[in-house]
Amino acid sequence: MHLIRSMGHQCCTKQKVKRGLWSPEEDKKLIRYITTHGHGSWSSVPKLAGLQRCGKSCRLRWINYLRPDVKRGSFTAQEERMIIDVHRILGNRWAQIAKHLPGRTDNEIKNFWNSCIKKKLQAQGIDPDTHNLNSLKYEHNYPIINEAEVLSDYNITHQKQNQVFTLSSHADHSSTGTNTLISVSFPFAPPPYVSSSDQHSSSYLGFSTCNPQNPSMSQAFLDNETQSLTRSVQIPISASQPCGFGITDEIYNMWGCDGADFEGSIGTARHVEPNTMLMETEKNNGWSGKQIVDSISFGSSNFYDLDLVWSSTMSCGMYENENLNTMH
DNA sequence: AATGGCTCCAACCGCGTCGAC
DNA sequence: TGTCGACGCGGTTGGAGCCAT
Repeated sequence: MHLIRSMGHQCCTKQKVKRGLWSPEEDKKLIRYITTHGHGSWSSVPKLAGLQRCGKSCRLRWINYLRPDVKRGSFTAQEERMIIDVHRILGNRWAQIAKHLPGRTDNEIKNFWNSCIKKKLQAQGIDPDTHNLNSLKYEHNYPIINEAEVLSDYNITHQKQNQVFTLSSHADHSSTGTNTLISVSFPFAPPPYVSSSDQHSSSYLGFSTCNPQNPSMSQAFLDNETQSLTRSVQIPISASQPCGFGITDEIYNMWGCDGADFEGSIGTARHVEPNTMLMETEKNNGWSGKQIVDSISFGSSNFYDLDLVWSSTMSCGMYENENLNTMH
């Protein structure tokens, strides 16, 4: 039944290899060998395990099927939601997506996407590649806080890839010491697996300020009608206490941004160590400085969801003193 | 019961990346 | 610096199984 060919992968051109479905006997041989010796170099596994397969085939069989921690069975609704959310950000990077679903393989997720999720999204009028609605009504429903310039900027840029989010700041450099309102607005609802308390926490959205000790000044609003989320925080501007907001290093890396992208912003934050951020603010206007602040717990279950809330279709811009400075 | 179309998913293929030399 | 082999990833294929006719 199985074909035996003398051609195939580079790693097995010197031997006759079996292709096609694996028999239970072959599975047993591979399991026995790897559980005893580990896989080591995959190219040497077939010979040492007594299999007429190429190393590549052995690796694939182990990773996608025989590995003891592989999760079998149907995807749950939560897993499905997770896949959609991560795919919105990462696109067809199945291996990266699989890291968010313990026990699931990239191949399994890819198959599930192509056979099931893709069709569901299309049935809902959503382009599975871009996650945009096929109609343009989305553009008119944009729930940004205010200011025509920002809305205009958003409308121009929100379709661009590699943009992260929209920020607006009512910073007034001439009045240091007064409170500054920073808002982050997301034109979609938080994922269902983010608890309502997390939505209001200072760490949610990967958004940090230098004034986290005053959470009472921080608020989040979920507009049920537009399904948008706005998070606001008031922080003092002063020369002695740098103010700012930030996005995490992970987000920087994910979108290929660096600090230069945020020139003109009132501040940025970088993840420098686990659980810390380095806040960096402009070196002018009397409030420049750097400060290590407590931040988000990378890797914790709460923060695990962070990168899922960013949308690839949102713009990344802010303005100060009514002067629009975009960050892209 | 036979058959043809369709779906799903395990496995394959080609390519890019990385490290060793 | 260039070459080679191993590995990992994403796209694609092909066959088993299901369903309608």
